[in-house]
Amino acid sequence: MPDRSDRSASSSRSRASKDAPTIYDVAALAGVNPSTVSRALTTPGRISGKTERRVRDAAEKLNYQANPMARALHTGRSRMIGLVIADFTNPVFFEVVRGAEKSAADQDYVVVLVESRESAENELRAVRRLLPVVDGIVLSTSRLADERIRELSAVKPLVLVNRVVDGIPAFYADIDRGIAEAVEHLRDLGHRAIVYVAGPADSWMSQRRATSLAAHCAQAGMGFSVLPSSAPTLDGGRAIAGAIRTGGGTAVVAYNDLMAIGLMEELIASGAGVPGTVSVVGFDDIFGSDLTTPRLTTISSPLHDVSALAVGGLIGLLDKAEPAAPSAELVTRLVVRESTGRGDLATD
Amino acid sequence: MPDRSDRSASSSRSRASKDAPTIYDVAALAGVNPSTVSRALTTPGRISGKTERRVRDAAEKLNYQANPMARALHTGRSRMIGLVIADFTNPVFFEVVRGAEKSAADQDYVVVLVESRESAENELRAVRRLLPVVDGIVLSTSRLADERIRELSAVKPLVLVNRVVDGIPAFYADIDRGIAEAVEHLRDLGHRAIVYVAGPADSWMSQRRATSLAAHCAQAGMGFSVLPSSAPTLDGGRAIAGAIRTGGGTAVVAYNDLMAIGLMEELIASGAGVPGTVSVVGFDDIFGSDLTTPRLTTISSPLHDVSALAVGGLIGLLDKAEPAAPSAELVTRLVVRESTGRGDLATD
DNA sequence: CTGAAAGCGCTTACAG
DNA sequence: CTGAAAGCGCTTACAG
Repeated sequence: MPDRSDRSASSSRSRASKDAPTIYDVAALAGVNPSTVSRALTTPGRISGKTERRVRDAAEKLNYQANPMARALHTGRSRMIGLVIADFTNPVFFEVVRGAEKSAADQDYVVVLVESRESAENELRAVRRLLPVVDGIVLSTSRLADERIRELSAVKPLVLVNRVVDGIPAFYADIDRGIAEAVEHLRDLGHRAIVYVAGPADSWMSQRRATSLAAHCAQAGMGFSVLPSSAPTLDGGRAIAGAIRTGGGTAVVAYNDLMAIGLMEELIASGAGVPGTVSVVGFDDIFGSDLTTPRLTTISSPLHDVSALAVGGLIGLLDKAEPAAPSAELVTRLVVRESTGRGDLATD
Repeated sequence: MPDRSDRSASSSRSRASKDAPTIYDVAALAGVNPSTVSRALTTPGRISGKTERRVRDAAEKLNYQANPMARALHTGRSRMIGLVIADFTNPVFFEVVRGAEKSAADQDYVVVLVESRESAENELRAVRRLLPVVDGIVLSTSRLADERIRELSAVKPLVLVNRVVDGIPAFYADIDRGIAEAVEHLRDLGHRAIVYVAGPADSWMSQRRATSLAAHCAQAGMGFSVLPSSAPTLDGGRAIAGAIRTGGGTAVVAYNDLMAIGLMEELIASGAGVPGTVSVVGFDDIFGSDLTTPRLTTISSPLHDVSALAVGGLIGLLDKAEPAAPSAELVTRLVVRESTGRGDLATD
């Protein structure tokens, strides 16, 4: 056994903190071999109760904490996972982040959070920066091409939230339920057609919503059209108001709440009542969507649970190499508030 | 030199990813010693240009990336810093996070973000979880007791944002400028007194704002009083509306924008006009404070820069052991919008 | 059940 | 300028 007694003195590298106790210090105090300390602390039960107690006492006395870097070097696992979201300022991600943090903390993982600012290029850069340091990655509403995502998932385990790529574990709530309710709601109010204000062209979730909406409109005998937008933000919503007015649409479903809110604002500013002239439905039920005037009708998503499941799935992949379970029962629901109203009166 | 050729085959631990190339692989390909690879890649210039090129080529060919854990084990530095904020959903933190990320990324650090949810207990737990893995900590608007913060800063370098503790580097914008402008603005509108709706009792920043406000009111010959609140949130703001009305205040400054917005909402709902009956001023100019009805008058803070400076200061402490520079020139400013109006008409 | 040794992938004095 | 060796703090076969 190397002589460790002068460790701190001989350490010439600048340690910002006072040298933390190591497993050797604990071993010395407990009068056992370092390997016994390691075993006592990591695989209790494989060691005699007496020894284990002695080691634990010593560790506690020294306030010992295993050095995660050293552990990681050996095990190849850092117990950190990367979470990539599109935009910090979009409240839709609050629950994604919280669900992930909760699930990770429960299993003693740390999550490293980064945002892509809705850019595939930023996203790729962020993932590359994270990759060496984390055990796995959660991509939420990724803007990356399928192929790129597959490449990344070859490097480290990776799971998807609100995105589907063949062969990659994906987690998302079933949107059909909420969309069916929204279409029914709008039809019952007398609307004859729905216009969908799309999200980013490379957004799988936006496509998915369009497809589902189209199908439900067809089934309900309603017209359906799609309007592309400039950005999935308040401004993107505002910018589309003109097109809605000239198009004469009476009911619009926006890709997300932020767009819906921006759209309402601009519609009202330009003299079109909401829901008097046009009804607006959002997506996600973000923090604050019940504070607008009028309060926003929207399709809510259990993002907290979706995200927690995704992290759980990823950790399962990591720890037990068990296949990630699908996000089974999670569904979206329509939350009716004040931004939707009669469509048969509005048209004339 | 140990035989590394069978490394991947002999590795029985489960590596989620295909074994990444190591410095030994690069050394073999370049025909040099591993230590030379290390030097070529980390301290260019100390090696002959020819050798360096050979090593770089080999590294590139193998797509080699240094294992940060191994590096960290030796250097004692993970190049990660922890950032603790109070609440993800409070837009005031967007800029804190972005400023920190930017500054960290520029210097090749990764930031690990956690929230305390406005609880000192959570905050302490979060910091403890982070401590072993990061090189230093940034505490934003910390709820921790001074003493606790000092304890933590003894373990790893730590800097503060929007909080001051003796002996710890602190970063914040000068609030006097913005407060002076707000007081002047309100006085010019004919108000005779200001009531301050305080933030959390253990918030240094809330105290600081109260003190400054009191001083400026005194100087302007205006009355001043403080109303404690239940929480620095929309709900906390709503809850205080009753007290404002019964107290007959005509001008209130809230600890933050969220409270100001909640307060406005409740005031209006209860029939008191804003700014007709009471004028409301917020703090921070958060994302969305110009979307309320009426649009919020508020004291803006250059949080992005404050936070970037804080991270820069922390990294300076880490890398160059240089003292963290103070957040010199950063000041707050009043942003006048629609939530403030005549006070001399309102009172009667 | 526990000790002694080897090894995880780097970096850094120490020689030459 | 570069090689050979030791060491960072753990964990895990391998013996006994």
